[in-house]
Amino acid sequence: MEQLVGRCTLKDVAHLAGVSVTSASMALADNPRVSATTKEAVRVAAMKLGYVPHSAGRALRSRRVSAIAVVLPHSSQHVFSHPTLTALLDGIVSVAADNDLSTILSTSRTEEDEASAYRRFMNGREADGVIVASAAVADANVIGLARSGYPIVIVGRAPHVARATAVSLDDGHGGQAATRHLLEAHGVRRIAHISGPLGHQSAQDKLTGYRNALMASAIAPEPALEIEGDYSDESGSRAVEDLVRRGTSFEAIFAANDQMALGAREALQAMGLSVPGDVLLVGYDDIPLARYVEPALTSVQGDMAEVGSVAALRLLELIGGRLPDQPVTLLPTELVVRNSCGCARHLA
Amino acid sequence: MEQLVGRCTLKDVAHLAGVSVTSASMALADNPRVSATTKEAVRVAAMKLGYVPHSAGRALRSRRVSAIAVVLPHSSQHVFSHPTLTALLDGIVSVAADNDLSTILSTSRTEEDEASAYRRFMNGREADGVIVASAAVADANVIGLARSGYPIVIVGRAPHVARATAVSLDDGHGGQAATRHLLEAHGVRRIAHISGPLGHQSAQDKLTGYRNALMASAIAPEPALEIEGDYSDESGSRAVEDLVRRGTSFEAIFAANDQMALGAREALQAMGLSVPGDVLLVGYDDIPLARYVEPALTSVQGDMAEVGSVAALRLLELIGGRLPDQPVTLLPTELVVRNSCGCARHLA
DNA sequence: CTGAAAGCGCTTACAG
DNA sequence: CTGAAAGCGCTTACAG
Repeated sequence: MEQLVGRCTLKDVAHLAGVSVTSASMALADNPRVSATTKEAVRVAAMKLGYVPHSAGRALRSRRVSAIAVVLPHSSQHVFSHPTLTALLDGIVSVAADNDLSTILSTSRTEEDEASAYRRFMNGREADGVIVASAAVADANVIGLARSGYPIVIVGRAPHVARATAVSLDDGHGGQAATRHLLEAHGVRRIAHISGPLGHQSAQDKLTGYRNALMASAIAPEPALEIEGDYSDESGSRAVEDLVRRGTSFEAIFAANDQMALGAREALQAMGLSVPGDVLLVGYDDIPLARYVEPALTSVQGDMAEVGSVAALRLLELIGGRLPDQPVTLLPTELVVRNSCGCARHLA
Repeated sequence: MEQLVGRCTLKDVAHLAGVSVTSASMALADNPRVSATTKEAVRVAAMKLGYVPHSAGRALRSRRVSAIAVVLPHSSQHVFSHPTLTALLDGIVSVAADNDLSTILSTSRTEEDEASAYRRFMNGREADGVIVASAAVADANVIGLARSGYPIVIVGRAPHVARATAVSLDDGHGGQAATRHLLEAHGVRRIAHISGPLGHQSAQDKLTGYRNALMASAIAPEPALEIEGDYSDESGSRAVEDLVRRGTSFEAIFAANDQMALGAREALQAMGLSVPGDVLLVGYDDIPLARYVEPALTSVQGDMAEVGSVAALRLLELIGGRLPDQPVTLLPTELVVRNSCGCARHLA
């Protein structure tokens, strides 16, 4: 079987199969109007020539480019820790590939860059739809896009965008589980929360979960115990320093991601406070690092690859003109208990 | 300034500007034959209508899609640890964006999947060129692609592919520096090396660097001290267990990536051996985890984002029909000294 | 069941 | 300096 590589168009295939270009096209599309004999002849010819349809030719006529775009956070430092991001991409790309779609990656440094990327995807028809993994709560680009009718799926909850299709971990539940564990398994009452940037819904949701858990234990949330970070380890350290400087007492910390938890731990150690001896600590994301540090970090885990897969599937529905019957999907999170929350003390 | 969004073609722009489609096209391309007045009129019209050229229309005629593809390792578990991978992508995507190119992401589970992805990119003209970050030494796909004349840049050294353009960290140098540090700063002589899968050039290069450093100190490399791993932490653990079971004595370990180094450390600790008390340890990649573990891991660091940028720039040259005057680029690595190699003992 | 023709939106020779 | 025409490779009404 010779595999001729190089330029070869549908015309060549049709010629070799002895049929018209129309029939060749329809045969390859498995159109029922074409006879089985013709289909077979065309398939053989295409195989012989190593025919691959020219994507631009197809796209121009059929108004479908067979590509989806993924827009990632501006800096890719915040919002997603890197392992989370690669897992998400993994999920998206594998579903896309299974459906013969290309995945276009876009990261923008500024909001204007992002706006121009969106225009290329949508108005320039570079992608049939877009998955946005960078949405701040009030991102004008995203809101405009959603309004235009262009297929878009948001990774993260997006209650502010009307009728948006969104896929997210259930961060409200995750935040609540982390806090409840500290309350119930370890009996502490003064739990500080280092939140993510509150312009992001995920940060809001974890904070709400934290507060709900406190209130379920009849503890009033206390503003002095809530500090806003930016998901960086430095901001975790700063949060601890602030708490101590202001004289706010606390027995435990729940941080909205593992990086800030590790930053907090460093600051505590620098002050001579041990984890979990003096302060209990729980993080979020369950990055690989979590199980390697000493003490191993208790954290909230979720399947980001699954988030990516589901987001891609929803986008396919939208592109196909179907409105997902479940516009918002929340995937479960699970608390992974290790030593930093104090559980080892009980076991030992 | 009204921003009409939605369908709008060059014809609309030309009509609004009161010129022909030809002039409109050439005006937007800043072609010198067009008068300044016309250019201005067309630009204003395009702005008013929010015109974005239709990518397929342009691609079909100009035989350029303005997109590059990135092919990542099959599993994305091995070969690259995740932080390395995201840094690489970051470098590629930012250069691509600066040059108005889209980046298409492709990860394949099998070699056949990968072959079909290559055919789509090349024969289906989905991308103007490809960056391959998954190349095993004898990858038939890559060799075929390179031969076809299709623009391709390999991330990693590729001495087996004739006239290949390649960008890589200087892993030979990195392996040598790691080993030399153990020899010279710590005076050990029996250093084990846990290599990466030797089907990969990077693994070969680190091994060669290791051997060269030994020989420079008049120590003959010893096969019993060289164990092949697969870049996973389990394989690092297994390597240590093998060494001990076979009764091979060693004072230090140089692992070809940090994950294997951490796996090795776990196995050592399980045997009651301490790092760096009983065995010195050096890793490779300098993943974020390295500075957090206890003892902090000495490792070899390189700028993978820079590797990505340079790879993208080289690909642009190839796409433009220019042969890079420097087909192979090796970027420097640097040893980051922390505690696992024993340096803290000296300082303390 | 099949084929000739039109046309997706653009760029690029070809005339003026 | 400008415009009418051709054509990139494909799919999809339109005839038969």
